[in-house]
Amino acid sequence: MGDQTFLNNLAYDSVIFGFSGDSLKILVMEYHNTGLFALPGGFINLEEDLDKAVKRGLKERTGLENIYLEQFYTFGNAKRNRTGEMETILKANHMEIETLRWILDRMVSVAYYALINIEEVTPAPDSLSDSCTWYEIDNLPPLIQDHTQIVEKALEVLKQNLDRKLEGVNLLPEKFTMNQLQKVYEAIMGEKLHRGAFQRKMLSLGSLVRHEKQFSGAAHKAPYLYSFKS
Amino acid sequence: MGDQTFLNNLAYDSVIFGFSGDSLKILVMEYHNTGLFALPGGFINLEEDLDKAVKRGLKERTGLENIYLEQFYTFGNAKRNRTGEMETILKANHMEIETLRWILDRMVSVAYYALINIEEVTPAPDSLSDSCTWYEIDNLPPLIQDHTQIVEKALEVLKQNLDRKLEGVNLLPEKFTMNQLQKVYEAIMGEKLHRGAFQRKMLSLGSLVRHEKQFSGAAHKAPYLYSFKS
DNA sequence: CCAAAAGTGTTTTACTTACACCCATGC
DNA sequence: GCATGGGTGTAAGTAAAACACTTTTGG
Repeated sequence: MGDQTFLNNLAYDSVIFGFSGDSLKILVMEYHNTGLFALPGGFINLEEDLDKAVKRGLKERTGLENIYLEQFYTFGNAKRNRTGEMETILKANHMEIETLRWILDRMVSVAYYALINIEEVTPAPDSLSDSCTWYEIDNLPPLIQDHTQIVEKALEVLKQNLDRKLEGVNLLPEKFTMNQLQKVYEAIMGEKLHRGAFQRKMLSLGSLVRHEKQFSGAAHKAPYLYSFKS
Repeated sequence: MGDQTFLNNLAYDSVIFGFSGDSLKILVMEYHNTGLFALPGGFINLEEDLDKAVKRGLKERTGLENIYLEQFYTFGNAKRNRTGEMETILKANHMEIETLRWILDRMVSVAYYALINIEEVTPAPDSLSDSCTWYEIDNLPPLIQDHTQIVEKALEVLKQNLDRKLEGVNLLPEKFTMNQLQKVYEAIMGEKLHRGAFQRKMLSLGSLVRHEKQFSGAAHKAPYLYSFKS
């Protein structure tokens, strides 16, 4: 490898969740002239903490710092990235395969999911990609390698973790209504929840602060705004 | 690296849980002439699935196949194995450091926990170690690097997963009494449980099969034996 | 018969779910 | 006033916890 600047055989992939218009979405990148879609990922510098590498990558793609991040699984099948797709991508971008041969090597990938407020983000593709776009979670394009499995696992773990620590609030602006929070939960869990029960359960956790009401201009009672008690 | 036979910068560590005498234990290795203790770990062959590598290592240390295994976290701090301890171990074993320099490189470690029936195991140390022994979970020797944190995280995840899939049964023989199962739960959760409630909860899951009674020779009613419905 | 531990029925409690009512707001 | 959605009180239903009674076994 010679003057390799990254750890060999190790990568990370990120499932970046956002929420808007009543549905859960993730960021997906499309590579130039290939019709191939993938999760945003990257590599770890030789002396860089794994967590730091992921944060660095997310900063580049979303512009955000201090993102809510959870590591959820490490994918290590020997052939998981031996699908020929990465070679296609390099060729389509006229990259010299010789100098980038290491990128075709076997990769073990540590997967993270991120929860962000979709309003604060302007997605930025990397040099190999011509777009980095939001896709609804149940309307994804086919993804390369094992990335579809990675998304499935991310969603599974997210569901399990939802209640602990009120993770859902990270998908919303700092102040939000109870209804918005409920919509987030419904999008993630994939089922309708009972309004009264939901409100009581959230408030009983004692982690929400109530603020002044929000006058929406709509023809009904104005809802309270809440924020998450850190 | 030249003719390296393992993936660079990547390792695994395993927290192998066993249960006997009312307490939860894990396997800890002690290195020759150093007084240094560590979790059993290993490396991944170039074309080997990550899961397979871990199973291979466990087979060597316990003699068992088809072990219950869960991957729970990947530890990737840049300096996590830069503590000088591994160098001490190599020196004490009169290893030529030059040919094993790669073992001192930065290592990202994927951590797994295993649940096994302690009766079926005869622990086997590797060539650098002079013992591989059971230690009670709350009476561990100091461990090298970040291995203490790894154990803590393993226990934390194990607690969370206990109820799902009745993981606890993997620590017992194929047939066991309800009392034994309760003791396992108590050891893991670190608290006494109510006998009646425990029995009902376990049976209500519908995953246990009741067999003939076990006559222990003790001066009380004989308990039923149960096994786990696969 | 007694002590010890197992199995199970009953009661109590807490929690979740469902329903309903009232409130605020714009038309 | 009325339709719409928000907040909360009440009741029904369900699940967990505590308690206690009975059973079985060896001494």
